[in-house]
Amino acid sequence: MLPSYQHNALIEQKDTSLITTACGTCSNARCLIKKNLNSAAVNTFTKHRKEIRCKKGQQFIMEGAPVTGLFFLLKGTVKVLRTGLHGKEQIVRFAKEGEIIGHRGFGTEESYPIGAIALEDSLLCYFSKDILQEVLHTDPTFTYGLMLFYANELNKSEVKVKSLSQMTVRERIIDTLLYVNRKFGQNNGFIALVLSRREYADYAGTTEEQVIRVLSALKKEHLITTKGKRIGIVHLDLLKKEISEHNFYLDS
Amino acid sequence: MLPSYQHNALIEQKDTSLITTACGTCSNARCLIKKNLNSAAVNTFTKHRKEIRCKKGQQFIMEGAPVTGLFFLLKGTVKVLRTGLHGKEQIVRFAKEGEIIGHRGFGTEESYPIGAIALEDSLLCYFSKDILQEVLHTDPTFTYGLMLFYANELNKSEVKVKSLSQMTVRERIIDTLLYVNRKFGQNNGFIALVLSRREYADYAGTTEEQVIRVLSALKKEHLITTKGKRIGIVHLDLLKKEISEHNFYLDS
DNA sequence: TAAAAACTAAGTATTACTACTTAATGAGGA
DNA sequence: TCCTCATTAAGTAGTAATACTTAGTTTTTA
Repeated sequence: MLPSYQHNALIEQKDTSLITTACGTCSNARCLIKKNLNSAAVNTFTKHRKEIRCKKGQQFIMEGAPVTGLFFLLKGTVKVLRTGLHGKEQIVRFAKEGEIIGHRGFGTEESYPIGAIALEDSLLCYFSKDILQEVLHTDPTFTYGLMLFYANELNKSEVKVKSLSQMTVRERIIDTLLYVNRKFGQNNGFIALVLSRREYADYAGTTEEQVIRVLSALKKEHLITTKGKRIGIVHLDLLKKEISEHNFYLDS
Repeated sequence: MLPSYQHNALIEQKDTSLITTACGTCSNARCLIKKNLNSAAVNTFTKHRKEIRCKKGQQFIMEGAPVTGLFFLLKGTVKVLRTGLHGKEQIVRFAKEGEIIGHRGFGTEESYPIGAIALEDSLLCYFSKDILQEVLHTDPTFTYGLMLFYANELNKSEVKVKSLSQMTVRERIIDTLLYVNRKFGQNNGFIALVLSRREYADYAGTTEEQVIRVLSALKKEHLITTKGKRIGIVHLDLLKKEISEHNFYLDS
């Protein structure tokens, strides 16, 4: 819970495989800041940007720690989670390049309601809450953009509420497979983002054994293939069809 | 799905029990517009406010209908829901005075992802999307306020995701009882908002029978009392204790 | 080659489904 | 205004389906 975790991450700047870029030359077209660079306020505030490197497995937002600012994921993959009863993780979402992380700390919250852990070596842009709030109070277009982002996140979350209360475990696992596949794509015939069975369970709201059992069944039905942790989708159409009745199409 | 439902509601202005008030003299301190009346842009735009009356049971937002604007609940109670598989309702939340309804239509959505039904005769303030967007693009404080509202809604929704995937049915029902009690208070020893067992089930993500069974059990344990539809909470502390491990405190 | 993760299977608990009875509510007519 | 009937909702119980727990073995990964 100590706030020094950010500094720890900041110091480790040895790895040169991740290239540092300023907002002006940043390749990340999906970034909200990049989209609003023509605004004077936004442009000024990018000067206060800090870069944070995270190694695989490193937690850069601690659940319950005071809110200091907002992160933009420049490169890498991150899982966002809440801790439940007996330490059981509820994975809220998986984030990729260009996405905002830590925005749940805004609002009335004093502390981050979520934790964030890098799933691979990642590069983050960081802006302090103070600086951000200044821009949000002066540039309505930027604020409106962030507001729309929240609105979309809210819709996604509520769709997930519905799916958790109305889908079976099998359906939720299929749904999770499709979500990860849609968002992160494939690589050599396998879903590009490699997750453990436990992580699938923590996202789908079930247990590791259930995930294993359902994946075994899907394998027997020749709908997927597996090789160790990696999962390949064979019949995307049939999997989609199985959950189509719930018309649950959640992008990103 | 026809857009004329609003006009139907608008015409029925016979009932005089609900008093019409303009934003300036409005008693609703919790309303976001009321809070921002000192802004010129907000003040001007309140002139475009329309008042809509809804009778008990009337649906004033149809799921899937094109987004036309935003509602502020001036008086009454409303349930917000999503329709799932086989017409099963998922109640997203119960809204009371001062709350915003239909905000889920903002974002990339073209149509309302939710439906809204009045649980009692209600009075709504309505603002068209066009007018609203104009203010949102000019007044950053108002936009920031709405953004914070979304941020809080997002937190609530994600807490609900966690509760659905980690709580038992009994816990979820207790949690729902506490939520409704906290939000709507008591009346003659019973929870002021009277809901059907089905509505409790649709909110808690279970079946009507399970709700009845759990309520019967709670009654036998002398934790609650019931009289017809009405439910009285006897031992608030014990009920709270039972779900305290999940540290699930969701206000409003 | 340890350690971690995947996988299997049996037993248990929980939850949903089906079918039914009983109580409460509301509308129309005397 | 009260009564009756129809309708709606509450409540009960047994069964089937689903999901979780536990305890183990095998495979994969670092």
